[in-house]
This record gives sequence, C-alpha cells and structure tokens, in this order.
Amino acid sequence: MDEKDCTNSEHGTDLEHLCSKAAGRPRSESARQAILVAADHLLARDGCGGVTMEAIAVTAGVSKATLYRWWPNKSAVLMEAFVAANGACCAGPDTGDVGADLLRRMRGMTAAFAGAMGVTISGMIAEALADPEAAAVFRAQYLAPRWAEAVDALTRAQKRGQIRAGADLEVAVDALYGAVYFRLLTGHGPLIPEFADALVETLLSGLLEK
Amino acid sequence: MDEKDCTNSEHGTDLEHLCSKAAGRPRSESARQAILVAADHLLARDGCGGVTMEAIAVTAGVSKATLYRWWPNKSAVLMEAFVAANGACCAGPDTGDVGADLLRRMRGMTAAFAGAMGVTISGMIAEALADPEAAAVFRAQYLAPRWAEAVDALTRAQKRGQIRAGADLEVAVDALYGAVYFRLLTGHGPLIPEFADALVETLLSGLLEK
Amino acid sequence: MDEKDCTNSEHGTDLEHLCSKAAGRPRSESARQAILVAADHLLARDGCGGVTMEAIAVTAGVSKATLYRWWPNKSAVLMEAFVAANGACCAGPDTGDVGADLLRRMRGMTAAFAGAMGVTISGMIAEALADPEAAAVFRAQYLAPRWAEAVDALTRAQKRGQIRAGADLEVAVDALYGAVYFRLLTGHGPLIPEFADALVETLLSGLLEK
Amino acid sequence: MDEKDCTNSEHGTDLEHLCSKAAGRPRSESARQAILVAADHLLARDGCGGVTMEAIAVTAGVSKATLYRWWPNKSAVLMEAFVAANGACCAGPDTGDVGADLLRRMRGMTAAFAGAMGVTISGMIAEALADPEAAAVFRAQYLAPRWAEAVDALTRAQKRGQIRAGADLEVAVDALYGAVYFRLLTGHGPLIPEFADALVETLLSGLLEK
DNA sequence: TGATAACCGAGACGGTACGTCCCGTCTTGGG
DNA sequence: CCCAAGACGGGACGTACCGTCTCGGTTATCA
Repeated sequence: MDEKDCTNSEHGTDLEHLCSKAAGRPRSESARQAILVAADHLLARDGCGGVTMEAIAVTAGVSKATLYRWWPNKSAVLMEAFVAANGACCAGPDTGDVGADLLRRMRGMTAAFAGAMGVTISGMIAEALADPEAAAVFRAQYLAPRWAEAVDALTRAQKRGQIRAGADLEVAVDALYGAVYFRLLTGHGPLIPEFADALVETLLSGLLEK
Repeated sequence: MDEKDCTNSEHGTDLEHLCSKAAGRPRSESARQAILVAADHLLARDGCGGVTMEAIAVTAGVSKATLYRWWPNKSAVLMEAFVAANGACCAGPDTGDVGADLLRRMRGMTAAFAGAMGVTISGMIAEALADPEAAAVFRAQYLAPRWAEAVDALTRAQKRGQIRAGADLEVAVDALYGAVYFRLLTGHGPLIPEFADALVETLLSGLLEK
Repeated sequence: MDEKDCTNSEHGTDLEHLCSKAAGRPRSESARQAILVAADHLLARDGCGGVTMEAIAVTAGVSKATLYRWWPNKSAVLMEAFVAANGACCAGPDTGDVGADLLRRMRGMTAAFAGAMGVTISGMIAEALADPEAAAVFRAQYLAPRWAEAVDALTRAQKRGQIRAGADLEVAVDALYGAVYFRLLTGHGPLIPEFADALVETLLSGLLEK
Repeated sequence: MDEKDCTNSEHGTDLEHLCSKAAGRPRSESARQAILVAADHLLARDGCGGVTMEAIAVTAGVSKATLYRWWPNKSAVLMEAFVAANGACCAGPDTGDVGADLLRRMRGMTAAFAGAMGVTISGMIAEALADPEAAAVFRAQYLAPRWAEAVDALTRAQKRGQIRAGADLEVAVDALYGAVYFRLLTGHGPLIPEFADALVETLLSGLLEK
C-alpha cells in the first residue's frame, strides 16, 4: 500500500526518495499473478474447502514459502484471488425507470447467484466467517462497491422524485441484497427470476394497505 | 433416526418386537445429553471453527467413538447441539397492530444477533455452507419454524385488511430476515435497534412516491 | 518402560491391576516393527542425513503421527532402529591368551568400521552429537555393553596374572576403542588390520624402554 | 583458493598479471573478518546445529550472498571460523622428561575438551561427519598439526632412548588422542585430570605383566 | 577522469523437511 | 450391544533453513 501510494504519486517531489527505498530483490509480479490465477482456478474446480495451499503453490509453480510471505493464510489468498477475478463492478445503465433498473439488477444478481458464482460467493462468505481479515477484504473489495452503486442508483431516483423523500435507501438495499444472500446461504428458497420480481415489487410498493 | 422412530412409537403394537431388537446395552441418554451440553458450551466459548471432536468428547467425559456412533461428523453434532439449545420458537403475541408486532419481532432479532447468539448463528451457517446435511437440519429445525411463524403473522394481518391483498408475504419475510442475516454475516452494517425500525418502516411503506 | 516392568513382573500379585490398566487400543507392535525395519533400511540406503521422517512413514506404511506419537524426533527413531538391529553384543571366546583375544577383537572392530557399519556408526554419532537423548540411548544400548565386555575380558586376564595388577583397564579400553573411533570419525588414518595389530601391541607392551 | 594462491605468491614475477585480474572492487576484508567473528560467536552461543547462515549474515552485518560468494556452504564457513580462531598450535616445551611432557599435554587437552572448546570441537566433528570437504579442512588445519607435533615429541624421546625402539608412535598418539576424543564424543566417561594421568600411565607402561 | 567490472546490502525465490493438528476409523477390555 | 480409552492412517497446516537469484548502489583499478 505505502509504496503504491508512493509510485502512484503524480507529483514527483523531493520526498520521493523517502519511500522509494525498495532495497533488495523486488517482489515477483509474475509469481503473484500465477498464484492468484491458480487460486481462482482451483477455487472454481475444487470448491472453497477443497483448495490447499500446497495445491496452489504447485499449480502456480511457486514455493509455499512465497505464499506465506505475502498472505497470512489460505483465506487471504483465496479472497484476494476472488476479488482480483470479480472485483470489477459494472454499474448498470440508469434508464430513468427505477423499477425497471432495479428489476434488471436483481434479476442479474439472482441469476448469477443461482449459478457457479453462487457457489463461489458462498465459499467466500464461509471463509469470511472464519477469518475477520478476509471478511474485511470481501466487504471492502467486493460488497461495498456493489452496495454503494445500488444505493446511488436509488438516490438518483429519489432525487428525480420517483422514490419518496423519507425512504432509507441504505436499509432498502440491505433488504434487497439481504434477501438474495439469505436464500443463497440458507438455501431456504430458490433463486429464480420470479423471486427477483416479487422482491422488487414488495420493496417498491410496501406491504401496507393504502 | 430409525431407532428413534421406534422408541418414540406411541402405539405399542405387536410389531414392537421388530424394532425393539434392543439386545445388548441401550444407548446412554446421559452420554447424549452430556455431548450436546459440551458441544454447546464449546461452541459458545471457542467459536465454530475452534471446536474439536476430541474436545467435545473430553468435555463430555465420553469417548470419541461414541460421538461417531451417533453422529456422522462434527457438523451434525454441532447442529444438533445448536437446535437442542435454540430450537424452541416462541411466537410473539399478536396484538392486532402489524407494525408494532413486526417491530418487536425484528428488534428482538437484531438484539439477539448483535450478541452471543449472532456468533453462534454465524458458526452454524458456516457449518451449513460446508455440509449440506447440516444445512438441511438448520433449515428445518431452526429457520423454517421462525420463518413460517413470521409469514403466519403477516398473513393474519393481511386477512385483517392491514396488509394489501397482492403482497407476497413470503418474499417480504425473506427481505426482513435476509437484511438482518446480511448484516450479521457480512458485517457490513451494525445490528442496532434503529436498523430494525428503518427496515420495518421500509418494508411496510415501500419506496415509491405515492 | 513402566508397563514393561509391570507386564514382566514374574510375581502376579494384587498390585498387578494398578499398572495393567492399559485402557484403550494397544500399541501396534507390527507398526513398531515396520518402522524400525524401514528406518534401518533407509539408514543403510540413504545415509543418516538422507533419511526423512516422511520417507520412514511411507516405507513403513505408517502415518507420520504414529512416528511422533512414540518418538520425539528423527534421531530417536534412527537410534532405536540402530540398536534394534545392532544391539546384540556377541562376546568373543576367552581362549586364555589375552593378546590373541584382544587382537581378534580389535581386528574385527576395525574391519567392521572400515565397511558399511562404519558409515552407520558415524551417522549415529553425528546424531548423538546433536541430540543428548539419542546420545544416551547410543551409549547405554550400544556402546556400554561392548565396552563392559572388553573390560571384563581384560579383568579376567588380569586375574589370571597376564596383566599387571595396577593397570587401569577401563582407561585401556578407552584407548583401544578410542583409537579406532578416532580414525573412523576424523578419517585421519586407515582402518586396516595392521592398525589393529599395532594398537594392541602398543597397549600391551607400552612405550617405555625397559 | 585460486586467488589466494595468487595473492599469497611471495615471488612477484611477470606472471602476476595473469591472476591479478583484479579489475573491479576487491573483496572486502572487513566483511570476511566480521563473518568469521560472527560465526565463531554464534558457534559458541548456539552450538553447531543452531547456527544459521541467516544469523551469521545478520550478526556480521553482511548479506547472505556474500557468504555464498566466498564459501560453498555452512560447514565451510563454520570450519574456517573455527580454524581461524583455533588454528595456532602451541607446541609445549620439551623438558627431556617424556612422561611429564606427555602428562602436561594430555592434561591440557582434557581440560580444554571439558570446557567450551569441547562443545565446539564436537560441533566441528559433527559438521565433518556430514561434509567430507569440511572434514578435510578440519583434519589438515586443526588435527594434523597437533597430531604431528605429538608424534614429533615422542620421536625425540625415542631418539633419546626413553622410548623403546620398536614402538609405533603414530598409533600411540592415536590411542592417546583417540581416548580423549572418544570420551568427548560419546560422553561415556568424564574428562578429568585423573583420566589424563591414567591414560598416560597406561600407554607408557603397557598392560602386560613383566 | 571517467568507464567498467566485480563487489556489496537487502531480501525475494523455489525447494524440502520439519513437527503439529485434527479428522474419522479401528481395536482393546469391561459393563 | 454399548461404552472409555486411545492408537491408527491420512492429509493439510504453517515454520524454518538452504542455497540461488535479482535488484540498486558502491568502490578500485584500467583506459
């Protein structure tokens, strides 16, 4: 982190030399990439519990010591591999129709969670539950951007007057996302498009009789 | 399961002798209780990942073979210990005021999840994510009753005309519960009473501008 | 050790039950034998430094945990394997001629040390130098019996009047054995029959001019 | 070795330029000294097996690459550090009384071996047992001079007529030194002055009844 | 007076073995 | 037939050290 801030500093000042120490052989970027790729591959093939540090090392053509030099444990490697592969958060288009946009978003999410991504996400949450640091990474790198993006979309709709002024949009996103995660993690209901439809409809219209 | 069906059979018929093949020493009920108590205690103390079959056996004063004679693996023991300790599902009173009842329910849930119970539930879900059979037990013994109870309460309110006719109450409960589980499992927001309040308000009133 | 004393107790008293507890599955003697055989085999094939606990386990068809359950480390396993294979100390015949007997003994020793046994002994001493417990085993199980036997033989000759009364026979054996070990361990001279001859002659006759 | 032969060449001939290709920075003598000092210090503190190349490097304020640039492996460093610190072989005075001289010599040796030097020597022998090159260095740089010196002393006595003509003095020194090394390496007896006394007496007088 | 070549520190790298831990199975003797 | 005690095979874990490598930077000598 520190040296990244340093090298990325766009204003080359005299202070540069303070952090550009970097004595010794620099970290092998190729090894890092190979590890993340191997971890992601094994994650998809063997599931979260089936991945082994030894297997990652062998697959990546890397020594186990190198793994432990840069990541404290298996959770950390898997989590970084996951966010490296799934970090990008493609904001959907804002068509002006909050209902349609929300529907598209939630349908996409349920469809993804119903497939291979669902298995992977489950694994990452299991990992997060056992390791607070992994949890923090998952939250910051994967969850937060998507969540914020959804809140933003709702906020824009609210400013357009489509959503009532007093609504707590953050809690609303928790309810939308939470429902999907709930079904994913507990398996208590199917992740089908109709579920997304009903969920959006429920959130938008509310339960109370007018 | 099999012999349970047998011993629990309330109708003592002539068929009894078919399953009451209890030649030999019967299962020690005291050992079973000691195991469940020990598992629950260790679960609370060491967290889910920290519990060991060996530790359960020693704490319960029981041999490891006895554990594996009656449960197929660690998840099963922990899950049964959990539902034995937390199985009862006390339905709250139905005061006739949906909003107040729902608020009470969700506040209770968030408060519980914010405490020791939250840690335990997290552990059980982690266990469920790694073991489908444990997941089934968790769902059937813990989750389903509470979920059904909540759906029932909303259904009664709907019949009373407090909730609009077309609302999908099952999805609504998924959203309510899901939001709380979401925060519990991802740690992405605090489990405070205000969260319960906002959640109920959002679900009841909906997001759309009237 | 303790339970050995116990089971070997020839007088079956009431106290027997105190130590014949032996609860639990008894130690597998076949595993123990397989381990010692495997260790001895690997020792001969790969030399002392080349043996691996993992290799011993695999060769013996045994789990690594079983190794560490009964021996604290590699040295201990190797040492026990060594003494199990080379523990027997065949006392040579006492012909009544000290010189001849001594010569036969030292020639046999140098011949053995010049061959494969020399390599093995070197390894065991290296192991003993790094691990005091292994040293104690080597001393008690291998060295002491042979040394004592040699001292005894000299003592008998002394009683027969062939060796002068004041001679310190223990120190003499140290000199005889030490010289051979010295050449073995430092490689500073060859272990040939002539060396044994000269050594015995020197010790018997002494250096001083009469 | 090569460049040592070169720099040590006392006869500065025209050939000098062949090996004095010292284009570039010359070897840092201070680093070399620091390494040997550090190795010797760690050897005394942690014992032979406890010394690490990394530790030597850090202690000497030197990089690991520098170690491996000048020595092929750990044994070589330790051995050179040992002989650098203990290479000098102070020949004792030749008083004309071979018995007294021998006694003084062996008493000094046992006393030294009973102390810190004994631990160090043990370590070097352990190292030598695992590495033939280290063994050669130990033999040539440490052992041989002392051994030769002792043989010389005995030879002088023999020429003076104090020792019988036919005695094999080399074997006698092996017996004297070997006995002390034997006790040091196997720990089978104490290294006390009385041992030196008895040893010398035994060797000088021999065992046979006259 | 540079240029250049070998030095140096720092430290990451592949590799190998270590000793620990836990799982789920088994083998005893005893109730 | 149950139970306690506890040994067993299996397999992943995280650590430690080895000897090699790549950096950026530092000297002496040669051109």
